[in-house]
Amino acid sequence: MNKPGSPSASNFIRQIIEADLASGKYKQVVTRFPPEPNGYLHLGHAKSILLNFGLAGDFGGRCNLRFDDTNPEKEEQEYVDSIVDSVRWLVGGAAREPLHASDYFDFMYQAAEYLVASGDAYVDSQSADEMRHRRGSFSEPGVDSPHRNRSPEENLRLLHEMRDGKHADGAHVLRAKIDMRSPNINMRDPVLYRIKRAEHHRTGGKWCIYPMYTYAHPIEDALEGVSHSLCTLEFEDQRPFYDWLLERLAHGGLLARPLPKQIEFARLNVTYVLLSKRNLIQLVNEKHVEGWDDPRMPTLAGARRRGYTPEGFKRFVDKIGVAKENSWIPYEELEASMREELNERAPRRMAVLDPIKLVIDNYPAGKEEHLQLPNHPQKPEWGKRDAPFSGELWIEREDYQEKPEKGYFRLYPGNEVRLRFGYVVKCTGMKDGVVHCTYHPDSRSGTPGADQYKVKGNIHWVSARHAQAANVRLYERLFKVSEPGVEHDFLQDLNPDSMKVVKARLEPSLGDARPEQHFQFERHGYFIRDRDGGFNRTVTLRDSWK
RNA sequence: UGGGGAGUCGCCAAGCUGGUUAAGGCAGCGGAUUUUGAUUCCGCCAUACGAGGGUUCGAAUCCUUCCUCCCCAGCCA
Repeated sequence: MNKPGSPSASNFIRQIIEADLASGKYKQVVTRFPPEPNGYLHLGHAKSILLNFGLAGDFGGRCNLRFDDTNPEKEEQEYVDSIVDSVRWLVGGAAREPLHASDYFDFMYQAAEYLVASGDAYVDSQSADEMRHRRGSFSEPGVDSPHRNRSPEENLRLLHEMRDGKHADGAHVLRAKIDMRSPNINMRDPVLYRIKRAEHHRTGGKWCIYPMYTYAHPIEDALEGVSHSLCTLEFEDQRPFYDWLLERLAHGGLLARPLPKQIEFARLNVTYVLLSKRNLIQLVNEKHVEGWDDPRMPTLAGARRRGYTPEGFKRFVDKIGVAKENSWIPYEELEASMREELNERAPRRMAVLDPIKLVIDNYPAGKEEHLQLPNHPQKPEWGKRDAPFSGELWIEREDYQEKPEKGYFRLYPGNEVRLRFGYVVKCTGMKDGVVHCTYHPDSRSGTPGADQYKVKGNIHWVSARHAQAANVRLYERLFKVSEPGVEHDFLQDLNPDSMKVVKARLEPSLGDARPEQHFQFERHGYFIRDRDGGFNRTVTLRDSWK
């Protein structure tokens, strides 16, 4: 509860909740994550999801995953399914059955009739253009619609006709009757319902009028017993209407108190990451990537295949905190969070990505040994695995230098280095593309006397005869753009070599790896086994020798 | 331009019911341990809180003027 810079630490939302609980305003904390199913969830959503579910969990409440499906033209079932997947992946058991705003359409319509009857709403028949003109501007107050004073009876009749499909799309809208001269433009009689003949992915053709977000959202929250409705900063101006609506409906007995409270916080911005839906769709449609879950995509589905973990995201979100300041978090911060988490959970394995052969000239021909290597040097309880060793090994090409540069302490003629967890070898040079060396038979790790050999270099290896080959994908950030927040010409900024596939040599024990299992391939970083059997790199190790 | 928000160390972010030397994290720097040049560990890292006035014994915290940035004029969410 006191981790610095985290939602668990002091933040303004938590303080509001604590105060509300203490004052008895709410007896239970209920939050919600309300995406519109019009696209895939991406990195930016992680903060909101984890915040909403996290807060609810911390206070013993619940968080609803609710689809804000009030605009059928943009929404699809495919997106619903994918969003459910991603949320479940991220929050696990905390995710219950998803809810849908469309399930409340009947209630919303009844509430609309109530507002018409009470004189708080009216049917306007101006064109969109006329409405815009009469709305005024930042400096000019708005002007009342000529239809603003229709009688409740006429409004009710018109509303019924709208619902019954007697009018063309755009012919009328239902508006709240508030104040056309309000300094807050959102209070200048906002539209509540519009006529829109569109097939809804859940209600089909039942409705030809659909509620606006502005009108629907507060009702959804109230109906679900939400206590704290967290949203991003751009909705701050909407809060007065949120309260206006709820207060009226509660007064009419349609909604129960306590009413939900809207609280705004700053959305997550990650530097150089492309999150524009339009551009992401372009990447997919133009086949620059395999699909929405391509590991290079900034979607949650992509992050998952990339090997990012829910726990890593939690760390990240905890680190960045919650406030109202527009901020840009360096992408490296996200990677660092993943690295921290993976460092603790990923077993170590050896792999050679860019192989070059190393022959131990004095190693008995045909001999082979089986070394027991720790799965994690700092966690002996994780046990050991078997690694075959022989006189012909694969080592990393960069682990040998004919003429060592300053500070290089791996293989070069005359130098000694330890084959990790194996023997100390002395390099004798390279012949025909093969590095040669001799070994000290009494230097094997773990044997008495092995300590007498003091070497600075320590390289990893894989027995050539036993190694398995597998595709290992090394990704760049395809979605990296030239400047934070700049998305135009984004294709030019993308790296065409964003994915490099190498035929790596892996130690045999990796053959048993299951999909989605994580490993650290020593200095190459952290990898996740992909569904096709290959491995995807998630993040590299922090390497300070470069 | 009217309204709504925000400005604390390179990046985040506590503190803002005024009172010892302005939390913490990330990054950075220095050092120790280390069979991953990783990890871990220790130390350093804002006389300064957008700027100027003012109130006060005392202000990042109160008042005031100003500056900068973000959001709002969809029958999108």
